[in-house]
Amino acid sequence: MSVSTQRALVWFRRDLRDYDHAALYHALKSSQEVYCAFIFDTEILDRLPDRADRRVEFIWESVRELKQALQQQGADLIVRHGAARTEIPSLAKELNVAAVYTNHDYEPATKRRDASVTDTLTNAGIAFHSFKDQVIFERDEVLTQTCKPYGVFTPYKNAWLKKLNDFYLQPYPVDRYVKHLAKVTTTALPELESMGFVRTNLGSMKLPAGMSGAQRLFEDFIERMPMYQAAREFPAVKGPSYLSVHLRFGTTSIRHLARTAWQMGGAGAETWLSELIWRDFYFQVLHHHPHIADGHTFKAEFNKLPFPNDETLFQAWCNGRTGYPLIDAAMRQLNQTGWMHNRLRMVTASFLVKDLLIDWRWGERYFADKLLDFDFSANNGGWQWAASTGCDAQPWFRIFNPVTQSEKFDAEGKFIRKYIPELAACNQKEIHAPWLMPALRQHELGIAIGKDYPMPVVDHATQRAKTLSLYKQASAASA
DNA sequence: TGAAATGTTGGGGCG
DNA sequence: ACGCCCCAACATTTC
Repeated sequence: MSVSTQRALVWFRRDLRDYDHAALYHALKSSQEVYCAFIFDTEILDRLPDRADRRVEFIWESVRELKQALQQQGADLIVRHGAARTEIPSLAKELNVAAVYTNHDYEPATKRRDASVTDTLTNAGIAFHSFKDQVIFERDEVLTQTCKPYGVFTPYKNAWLKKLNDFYLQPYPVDRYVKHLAKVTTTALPELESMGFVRTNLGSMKLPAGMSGAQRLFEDFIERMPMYQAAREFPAVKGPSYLSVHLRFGTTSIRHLARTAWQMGGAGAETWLSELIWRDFYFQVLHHHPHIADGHTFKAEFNKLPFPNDETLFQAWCNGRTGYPLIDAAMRQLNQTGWMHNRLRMVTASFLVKDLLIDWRWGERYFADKLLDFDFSANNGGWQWAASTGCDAQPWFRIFNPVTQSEKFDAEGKFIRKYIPELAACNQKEIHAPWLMPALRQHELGIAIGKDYPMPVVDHATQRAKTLSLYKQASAASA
């Protein structure tokens, strides 16, 4: 096929934007006619537990915006509902393209799917090109001096920053070759309902979707960037960027975000950049240790800790009814909004594992189901960090005190009151451990602990001792 | 990207 | 004045 007639297909996945896009850029640059496609993959969607899924809705809205953006340029986004494994090869054949372009995905299950698609395409004489897009550095790009992958964050971060230069932050100039977009109109976007999903009722907590949503959030965050370091620890404060879900679905560009922070400088921007580096770090950990995707701990000695795994306690944690206000407020935030403040992810994870003595994998799964910004690498990394089973994890004897954390990070109880209205009348001393209120005081406030709000389901000091002995045994057995 | 237990120090009350 | 106790405040170690 001659260059002048060469056609290509860009397969969008977690990169739902039309600018600074590696695969789109490379396809446009080396082909004359570029088609764009997104597949609502039934191999993923059919396994989702709930037909009202915020992530599917977020993706759907973002896909709709991407389709509109391409239409404004005279092109279109082909959207299908089916198994991507077969849809992409058949679409490639229908369109008679010479190559399919996409961006790397680092999750083992997705890599297997992509390998299968590659095989099918190769057999049909169609090339498959994949690019780094969702991270700054991937796989083997940041290694120690002895060419080994880093297992500890701080030295990784130092090496990452040392390697960073303008080249890695450059946007892909999609505009330059935009005339190579295929001028077509395709079928309408399938409705959510036709794919078996129903709209969720996100109400006022709804995060704006799509490229425009990401842009609005980032513009707002840039103003707050200087305060990020101080503000990010407190769940009642508007400190975070709220961009995690947009990074997850690529409705913003990591290069754009990192470049802005890098150029801005200052303590706030540096701290935030560090969070972006954590993201690269965990992608890289998964690449070098794919066995963690099979439920294995990074540290082998803790792979089979004998957790009692009490189902009732697990339900109390899931439903925000443990009797520890900060834990419950955090879990209710997750359940109601699909997002949880990062500090609270650490605190609730520590509580599940080290106060309730439940396998961290149960919590990992629950977060995977509930978090709008769920990403396997970061979620697994975070859980193994909290459970002390991961690389660069906290030491196993480090256990958060749910009351102390509450007093430190929600001193006024503002966040707790937002999600636990039944405790709203408590003063800021009482609200962190309301079961300590004398009966008379409870009566005065009209709150009966144990009735209107649960008594603590466990005693922290007791559970802490149990956890220490559990880990101590496993630790000693391996020594 | 802790918390709890234990150790040390120093000021004040008191006999 | 002095020793003693108490305990807060801080430091260290232990988990």
